[in-house]
Amino acid sequence: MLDIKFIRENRKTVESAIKKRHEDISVSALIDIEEKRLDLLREIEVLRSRRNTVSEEIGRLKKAKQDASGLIAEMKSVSEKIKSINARLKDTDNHITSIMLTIPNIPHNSVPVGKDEYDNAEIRKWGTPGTFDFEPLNHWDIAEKLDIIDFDRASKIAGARFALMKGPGARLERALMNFMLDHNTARGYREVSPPVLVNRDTMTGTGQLPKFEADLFRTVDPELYLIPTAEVPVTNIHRNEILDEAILPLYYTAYTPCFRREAGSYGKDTRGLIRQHQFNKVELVKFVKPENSYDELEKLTADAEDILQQLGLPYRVVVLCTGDLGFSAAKTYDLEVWLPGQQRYREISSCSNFEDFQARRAKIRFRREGKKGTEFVHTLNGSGLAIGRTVVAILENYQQEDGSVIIPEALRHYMGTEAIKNGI
RNA sequence: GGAGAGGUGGCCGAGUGGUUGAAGGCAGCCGCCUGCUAAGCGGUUGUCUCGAGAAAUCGGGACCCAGGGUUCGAAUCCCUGCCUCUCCGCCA
Repeated sequence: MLDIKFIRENRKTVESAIKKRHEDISVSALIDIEEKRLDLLREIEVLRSRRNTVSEEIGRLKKAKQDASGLIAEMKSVSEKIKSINARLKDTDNHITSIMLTIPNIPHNSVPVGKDEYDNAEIRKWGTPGTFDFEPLNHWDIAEKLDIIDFDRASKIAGARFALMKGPGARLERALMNFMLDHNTARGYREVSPPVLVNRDTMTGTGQLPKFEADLFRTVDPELYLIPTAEVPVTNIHRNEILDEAILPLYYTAYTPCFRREAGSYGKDTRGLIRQHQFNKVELVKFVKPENSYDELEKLTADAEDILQQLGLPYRVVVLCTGDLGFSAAKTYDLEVWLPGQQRYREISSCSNFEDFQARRAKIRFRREGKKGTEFVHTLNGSGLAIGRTVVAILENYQQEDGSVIIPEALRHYMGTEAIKNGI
């Protein structure tokens, strides 16, 4: 959420930001409603002030056994007036909030202006896509031959876009999860294991609601949401808190399963592990002081990149353009890993600075030493990494002509083996 | 799932419907005092918001889990929800 004061004072900036994102929201209409709200607020506060003084006076009179019926009658009408203005004020408030919650974050200056993913800009590349003496297979073909992923049975159990990991496939996910968590904790992130079902306030805090309800799985009784990423519960750890300056920056890492409806992506990546309703992910989350957040974004991205480097997986870093940028983000780097089976780079991590957008929604503040008042922290997060897609990348990049898959050096200790051969 | 208890400031804890933003204590901060430390004494310490001001600050409003209601007036009474705790049942 943006600051309504900021919107009033920087109407042009906000309007152009909305335009760059190809959204259509009337800022002037919002400002008009805000003016109306302030009028009502001033009006009601005068009346409340009057009520407070007179009610006190009534108390004094009653204590002295004197007549207060005149004042009581007057206050009766004042109270009614307050009640009716309050109702209008509440409506106006709700109206403003409902608009505010749908206004996206303002892209950072360094974010390229563009329409869609084709306008994203490549920042750097690491590694070279390997060459094969044979036709490299898709990961689902590799997995089928090795009998380590069973999509047919998964769809019997749950439906399309689910996977059943078997034997070394299941082990590979577990190895990656441990490898990533160890990697991240060694870099100063505190490991947490949060709830994966969360309430509405939590989903609103990070920006999934109210706009993206259709992307989420929801339970009926009680009404809870399945998290689409650990960003949601982990960022909300500090919702409605005022943090001491001294504990910042705070780094967290969490492994969780993630759940996405994938509404609107029918026909996309229907085969394989790339796009699932349920997938595993290790996430990185930071709470930092505003002046450091862009340095922290570079560091967070580097932390995620290091995982790919240790796994020896070629990748590139792209900065998302304004049209592809997520609703809550001010700037995002995507890490895209090379997939020989598709002969292209595919997203495996997304690292974003939300500035104070989520912090304002979730009321996550901090107090500076020796200074009065509070400020919003800046929040960041990134995948470190999406485990399912890492499995895909390993299978495809490390596949051998005989159908086996070599396990990257860094993972062998966790995997307990150097290669996945048929069934073992 | 059944029965009961409770949710007050950074923490503990009081609070007959009428100077209660909230006693008291602890912790914190600022002074004073003490050779140092401890103790002691005095003062001070929440958040959000509207208005005035260049600012320090000043004035108003709101906030005692959340949302409604009763009342001239609610932390205090009523309703709903959420959460915590105890006992029974069930259960990984």
